Amino acid sequence: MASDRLGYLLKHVLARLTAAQAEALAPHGLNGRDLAVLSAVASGEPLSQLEVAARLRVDRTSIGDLIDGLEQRGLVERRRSTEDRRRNVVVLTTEGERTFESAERVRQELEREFLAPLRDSDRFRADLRLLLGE
Amino acid sequence: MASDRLGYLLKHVLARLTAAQAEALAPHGLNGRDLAVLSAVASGEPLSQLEVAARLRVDRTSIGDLIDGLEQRGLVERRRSTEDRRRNVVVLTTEGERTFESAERVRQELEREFLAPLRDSDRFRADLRLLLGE
DNA sequence: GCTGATCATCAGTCATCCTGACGATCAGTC
DNA sequence: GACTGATCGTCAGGATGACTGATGATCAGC
Repeated sequence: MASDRLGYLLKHVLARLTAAQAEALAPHGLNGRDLAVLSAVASGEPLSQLEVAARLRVDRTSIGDLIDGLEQRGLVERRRSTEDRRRNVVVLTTEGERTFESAERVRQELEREFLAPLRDSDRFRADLRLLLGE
Repeated sequence: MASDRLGYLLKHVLARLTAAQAEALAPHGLNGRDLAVLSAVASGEPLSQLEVAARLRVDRTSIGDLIDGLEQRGLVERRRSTEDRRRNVVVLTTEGERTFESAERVRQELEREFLAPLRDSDRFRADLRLLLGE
């Protein structure tokens, strides 16, 4: 029922997911955005703030606030890059690594459950990626 | 590339759609939300503000502002219900009807184009509805 | 007529996103 | 070596959307 408008559907599916994620990640003191930042920082070589922002397609000013929060909770550290002293290299603390790994498992399980009503959840994901032009 | 997080994908697909809709509907002086309200009002029997809000799953206070905007542009009218004088019945003006019908065609064409990269866009829509539990 | 519920509205909060400006720093050029 | 333009991180501020709580008007049931 309700509406078959694409915007309506996407918006409320996203809202559902966001709420479910917030609840599932609350014990870790994170939300979905925080976890996304941790994930970007955790994956491989050290990144500057701008690089993190680019990976997550987040605004350059927003990423600063996000990292602020994570730094205050002791999950990441900013380090001035020695090669280019304009850049803040963001790295996980050991506490951040632990939190990330456990929260990441929660996220994966939650997404699996969230997509459970679908016959082919991989295809759904692939569709979303197609719509992003990736 | 980028991220395969569900939240990321949904959020940015929605952002793309919202931007495309805003651009396509700009000549009509509407955005996607306005059009959704017009659509709810246009479909059948007269609705109170709360009923419109419920259909669109929009907050009760937000719908008031939305209708304010549409009323100022002369697209809808509030009428105090005669049966229940607490309720504001919202109806389209003739101008509103014209705008709605033409904007609605734009939206449908835009959604068709937007989903064109997919092999089976109906299935994608159905998936979204499934995830909303409808 | 009284009580509790409902509708619309208002004020205010909160989170997200974005713009524009700034100082610090870098790279390239003369 | 000094100058120019670009880049990185930061800050202040604005715009938007979502929500809470309170209020007045109105209704329904007793």
